[in-house]
Amino acid sequence: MSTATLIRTQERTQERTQETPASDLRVIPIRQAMGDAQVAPLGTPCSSCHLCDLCLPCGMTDGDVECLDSLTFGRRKVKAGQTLFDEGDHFQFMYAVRSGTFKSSLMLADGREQISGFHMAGELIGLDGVAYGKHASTATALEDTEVCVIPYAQLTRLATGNASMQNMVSRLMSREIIREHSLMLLLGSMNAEERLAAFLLNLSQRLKARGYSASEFHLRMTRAEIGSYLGMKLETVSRTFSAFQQQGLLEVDKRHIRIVNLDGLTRVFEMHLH
Amino acid sequence: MSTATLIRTQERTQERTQETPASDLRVIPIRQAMGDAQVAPLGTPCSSCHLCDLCLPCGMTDGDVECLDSLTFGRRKVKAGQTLFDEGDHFQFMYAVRSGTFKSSLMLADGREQISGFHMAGELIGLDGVAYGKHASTATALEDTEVCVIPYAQLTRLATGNASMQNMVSRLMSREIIREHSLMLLLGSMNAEERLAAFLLNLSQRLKARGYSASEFHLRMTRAEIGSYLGMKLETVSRTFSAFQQQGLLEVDKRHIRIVNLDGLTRVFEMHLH
DNA sequence: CGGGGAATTGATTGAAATCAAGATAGGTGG
DNA sequence: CCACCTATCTTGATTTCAATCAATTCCCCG
Repeated sequence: MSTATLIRTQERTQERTQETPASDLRVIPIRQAMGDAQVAPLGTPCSSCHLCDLCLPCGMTDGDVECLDSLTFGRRKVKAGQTLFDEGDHFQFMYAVRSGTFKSSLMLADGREQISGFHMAGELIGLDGVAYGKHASTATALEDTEVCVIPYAQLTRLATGNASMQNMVSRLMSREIIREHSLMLLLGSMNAEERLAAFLLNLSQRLKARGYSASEFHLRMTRAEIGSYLGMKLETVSRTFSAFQQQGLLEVDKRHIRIVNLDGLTRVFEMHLH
Repeated sequence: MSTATLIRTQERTQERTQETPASDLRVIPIRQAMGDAQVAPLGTPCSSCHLCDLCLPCGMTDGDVECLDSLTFGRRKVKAGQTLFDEGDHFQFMYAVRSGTFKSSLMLADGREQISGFHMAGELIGLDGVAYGKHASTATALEDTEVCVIPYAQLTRLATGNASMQNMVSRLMSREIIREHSLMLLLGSMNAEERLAAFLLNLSQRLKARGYSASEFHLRMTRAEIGSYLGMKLETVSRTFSAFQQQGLLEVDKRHIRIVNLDGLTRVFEMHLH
């Protein structure tokens, strides 16, 4: 995203037909990627997917889930380091993570990267493309991954005339807004320890919801990526991990994390009321 | 928003029926507020509103705008310092700013406030309430204001069976996501001068789109509020204003701002490639 | 076995926060 | 109408937290 885009963004939300400058675009038709051998044409229906409760169907009635089953989702595997879509790509699909982890990121003209989220199984990505028909961020696989490919137009067609389905996407996006609120709060008003504690507690709870241990897990991202997400440098991330270990809150061995004192970690918020 | 909510937010997006803890809620039925004398029951239809091109109907066909006219929007005046809605309030309405300026803010348990946006005529607020049926932020008037009160349920009903209307709210929300992306980029990877420059350039463009001068304007918010929005302290905001003035980029007299060197201000981004 | 990315740790610097003191202006009440 | 009061803003002095620069160490992978 160029600096021009940055300062213009709020404005663009109110303009009728502003086109993104051509220089911002790297339109790589996803249909092309879809043609690859890596795409399985038919997937498991949502109703029989083990991620059902965490994913798109979350909060839907059984009838609506059946309705959702009428869509034929493709599958796509993305290898570690590869992108699922790039900033500026034509928006056509939403994606539900089936396995593995993604990061979404924005790029400043000078190369500075801001990671805006990490996404694990059952989470949906690509919703920021709805506004202008182009993806506003880049999604990169942190490990080998597989996603469900959800054609947005089909989803919209399905929702026409179905009031309960209709608001599903709206609710999903509203949740994304709220998620970003939290990150803004973190970036705008927390110190390094609070940021890392918030990050770890959030990760812990999401893993728990997926049936993994809440207290012991393996990070899929580098210190630099954590730092980018939390608005700090990789050395500071590393130092803060060490500090938590010395305080007896964590045991850290590279990317393997064990939360020793959950209450203590939670209390990091209340401790620093600066 | 409590710290618990903060770290749980991303999780909640995937849970089926988690209730916000009662302690987080301050449910003040808006219907009650609506009953006040300050609410005009019938307003101008969108099609004949001078904000038409900036507001809700932006990007809609004439037919859809007519369709929108079938809704009866109320009006509500909010005096400076009063809130339009509070975090935790039951979500029932979206609001379109008709005149004046609002801030939206989140609160940390210890009282730290993070302002997530400033909203002027034609901009829509309240979309973060769609996700959980409760407003996730507080909207406070910075001066005497007037808003259109848009019943969300009516809007949804209107959109049922109307494919082009249906995605309007989705697009609006996606835009909000993108807007927040920009702010995250700012908070996560810019220094004080870049932040203030981005803020002023953004304000300038939004004012220009509303027919006001892009180079000379009056700030509606305090230094502390600008600081909260940009993730810095009020003294730093003040010092950065002074620095820009010394650099010949701005003329600053309290809240009256004149942009002397627009290119220079834009170049603040490229100058500091640290 | 060697190369290279990733992580840790130390030393130093630097940008913004904090603490503190005035200046200015807008509003209120005597 | 004036004096006072409180908000807000500016500026200076100092501190502090995180960035930067730098040097190893540790694995992981070919």
